[in-house]
Amino acid sequence: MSKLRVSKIPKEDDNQKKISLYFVKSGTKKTNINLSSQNEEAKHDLFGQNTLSNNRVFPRSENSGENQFDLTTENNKQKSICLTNKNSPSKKLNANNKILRDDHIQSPDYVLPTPSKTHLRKIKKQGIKRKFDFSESGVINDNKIVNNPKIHKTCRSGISVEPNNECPKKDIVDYIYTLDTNSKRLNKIVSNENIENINFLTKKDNCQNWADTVTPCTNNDNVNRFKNNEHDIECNDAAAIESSVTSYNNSPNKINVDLLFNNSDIFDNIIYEEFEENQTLSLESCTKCQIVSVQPLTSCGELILRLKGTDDGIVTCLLHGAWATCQVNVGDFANVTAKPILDKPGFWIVDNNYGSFVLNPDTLISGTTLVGSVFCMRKTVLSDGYKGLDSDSKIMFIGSLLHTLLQEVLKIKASSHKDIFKAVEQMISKKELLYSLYSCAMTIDDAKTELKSFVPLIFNFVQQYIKPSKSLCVPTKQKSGKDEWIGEITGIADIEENIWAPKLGLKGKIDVTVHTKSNLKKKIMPLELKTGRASFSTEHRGQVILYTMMMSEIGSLVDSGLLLYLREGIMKEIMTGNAERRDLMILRNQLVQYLEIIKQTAVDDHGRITAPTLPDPINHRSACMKCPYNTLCSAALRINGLDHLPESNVLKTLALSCTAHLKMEHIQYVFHWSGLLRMENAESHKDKIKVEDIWNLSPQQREENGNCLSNVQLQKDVKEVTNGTYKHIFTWIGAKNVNINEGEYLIVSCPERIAVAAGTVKSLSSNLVTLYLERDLSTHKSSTWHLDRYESQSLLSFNLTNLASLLDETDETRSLREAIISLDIPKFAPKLSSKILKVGNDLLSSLNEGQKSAVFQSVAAQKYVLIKGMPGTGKTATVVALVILAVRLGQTVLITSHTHSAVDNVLLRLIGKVDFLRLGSSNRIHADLIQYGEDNNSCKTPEELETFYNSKPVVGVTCFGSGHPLLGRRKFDLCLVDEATQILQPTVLRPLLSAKKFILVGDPDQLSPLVKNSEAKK
DNA sequence: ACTCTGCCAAGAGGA
Repeated sequence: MSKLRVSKIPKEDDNQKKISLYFVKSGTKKTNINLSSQNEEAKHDLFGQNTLSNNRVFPRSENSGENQFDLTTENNKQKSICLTNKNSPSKKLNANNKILRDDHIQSPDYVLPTPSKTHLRKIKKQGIKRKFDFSESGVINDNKIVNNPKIHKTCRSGISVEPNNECPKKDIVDYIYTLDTNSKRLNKIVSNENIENINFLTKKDNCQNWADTVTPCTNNDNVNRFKNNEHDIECNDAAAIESSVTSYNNSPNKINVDLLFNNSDIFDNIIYEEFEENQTLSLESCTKCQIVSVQPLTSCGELILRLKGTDDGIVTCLLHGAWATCQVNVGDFANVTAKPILDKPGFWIVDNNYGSFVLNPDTLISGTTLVGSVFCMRKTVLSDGYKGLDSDSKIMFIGSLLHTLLQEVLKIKASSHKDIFKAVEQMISKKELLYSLYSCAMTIDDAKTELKSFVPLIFNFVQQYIKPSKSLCVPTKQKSGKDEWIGEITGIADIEENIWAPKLGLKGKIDVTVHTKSNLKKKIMPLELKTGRASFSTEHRGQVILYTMMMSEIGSLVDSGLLLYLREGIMKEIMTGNAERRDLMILRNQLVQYLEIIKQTAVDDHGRITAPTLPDPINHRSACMKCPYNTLCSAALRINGLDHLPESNVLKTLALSCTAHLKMEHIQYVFHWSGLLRMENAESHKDKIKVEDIWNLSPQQREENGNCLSNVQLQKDVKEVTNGTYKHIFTWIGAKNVNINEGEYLIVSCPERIAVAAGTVKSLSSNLVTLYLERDLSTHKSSTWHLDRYESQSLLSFNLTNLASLLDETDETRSLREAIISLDIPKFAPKLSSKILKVGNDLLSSLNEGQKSAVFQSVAAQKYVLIKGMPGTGKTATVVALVILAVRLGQTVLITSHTHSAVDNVLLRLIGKVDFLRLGSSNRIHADLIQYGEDNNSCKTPEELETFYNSKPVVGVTCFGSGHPLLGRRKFDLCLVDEATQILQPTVLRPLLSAKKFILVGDPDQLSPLVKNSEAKK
């Protein structure tokens, strides 16, 4: 993480009466900032710490107070203590301030706004770029800084750091402000582009801890001003700054929590009122609590929570500093670590420096998900539900190939060019690869070329870090080398290690876990590989930090991780400090709330389902234009929020152009169905297996619930059956009430650690279960294991994604929208070709009149037909005849249905009549059809696979199985949906999108889809 | 009133 500090540099020339405030990455060697590292007192005096995460933690809201999920409005008033609230604590404290140093260096109680993007653009036009390197340009001259464009883009703020950490060598100013006391204006000189909100940082001095020195605040007025593109902040505020600076000089710099407690009337009241609470509950170590009440402390924007532990003890906990921005609802659960407030038993505090507050920890957020929300939380929330809208891109596939390659090289300890090439060849020849290659339309040679270009880079990496033998080690990268990690990777502890950390509410997979040696210190740390440009972005750094946090949770303390950019051959050590952990956790807490909100479907007074509440959009033209979620995002915006967007936001116009092809009814359809699906999902979730049981209940309890095989033993011989799949056999003694079926997905845990691996049940007998896991557990120390059933919710996201893709702008989706949403009346060709009778005479003769007419209608239909039939009217016979006829007419047919058996039913009657392919896992499909499955091919190249796929005029697959890549690449003339009445509309969309025409066959009086939620049922 | 099925994941990269 970058080190960001805020400081004030006084002008040498007092006549100018200017004070510059700037953010700087720590550790500079230049005089001004040198104080920070050399003089402890001056350090405390000079620098505050910026917790920039705040600008995202609560998106500003214009309609103040109306949005219940936006705490900023509520808290802003409490927080703009420096400038707007004359009775603010900071002012009180300033009254007693004193001068710490007798030179110009003063610690002002100041505000620091962050600039808008528009403003940044202006600045850029003026020729000042956003990043400056003090170690190279080194000079601040009259508030001008020599630009150093060489510096790579770094630290897109968002995460701050603990100053006590080891400093990175470069010092990069993020933004600088000048307070011109004459003109009473706060002039921005240079700024970081990321922040849209304005943070006020109040510096409180003489605190014991760095993190306590700064409380970030936001202020709506100024936010609005920035939105209006005002170049500088008007300073009635400046007067306040000035006065606070002055008063600061005459006051003792004492502000800490104790003082707050003693000085705040409001808090006093609360203290007395609650003093008799149960004090047995200790928050000293991470404790799961339920929130009983939430009370904002209005004078300084802190939150007072009453927490109930599992043993019913109730305590009071103060969320101080950056934590106070967390949105907390009564009834929420949280994992709290806090420090006791001295002399006040039963009172605890979580502040910037100590403690942690993990909201709804049972929702595990993956590392990448969390880190993705740094850039755009709206997209993260959308993609959590509507998964896979951005899948199968070539670049991403190459990226994951490269990951596998490096992991393989490390695993087999390849160190020569030759060995690495061999690893490439081996990887390429794996059959599993064919399917992925096919799905993104690449050839083996394409992949090989991409991989081979990385071979020298991997070689260099291995030489430099794994085998640093002196003779071979060529210091090729002297220039960029100064920031790079110097050390040696002495061993590989694990690859693709899976971690669930319920205490932190996080999960993730670590690329490589490495043993390292650096400066004679041995460490274990995560290594995160990136194959793109070496951005050292907040996201990437954050990811590494999250992994260190998770690793610390499951084992030995890990305080740093490695971030490797293979393409540019740079690897740096990313240090983890309290502030990063805190800011990431605050971000997680916010994300978790949004994810919780979107799960619940709101119904308005008229019984209509309302659009989901999403985080505010960002304002970034190029990113939003390229975003795979922009149509969905814009569609949601059109229903809710477009009017509230500031004029300067690109989405104001982009949202309209992204959705220009859509009618309002289309958008409403999508969100209406989304709401229904979520409703239904919430309902059915009640009797589903809860993942959190794995960490909340004991193995015995889980076993009693029938969802776990506890204390089973792993047999020694673990075999790799296919690439990356390992066959494990677990046994147990005595009878177990096993509730597990073949093909089910199980989570494998050991007593020390949950979710070590996962995989499907291959076979099962009375005291033995065979699992195909994605990793080899034979090297693991543990002797007993717990196997837990797991129900994924990919069903919901499958449906949601289908809905979302309906909004795309393609011919297929347009036609589908017209048919399904606008309910266009089906059109038929006026005349049928006589060819039909010629080729289909034998078929038709076996049908009765009704069936015949159904077939004719179907052939004549241009877009779609619905065939209804009571049981016994021969629907299947009609369908079969229709399929054969279509094939004879040279058409391709996709046959789909809700269940495997329904699909098989049709296909069984086609055996010997037409050639077909049955997609789906072989243990689910009918035994007689297995030979028509796709495993039954001998393709060696993706081209062959494509030819194989395309050679089949008929393909059968269930609706949920239609995520298969074939459906993405092939386009059928006809899609036949049997037993269509069983299927929910969103589910059937996917197969329909792969066909020009569709025919729904069903019995409307038959079973309708099972809907549990009574509300959604209608 | 009747019914009971599908799904592996976290991350691959890019502003």
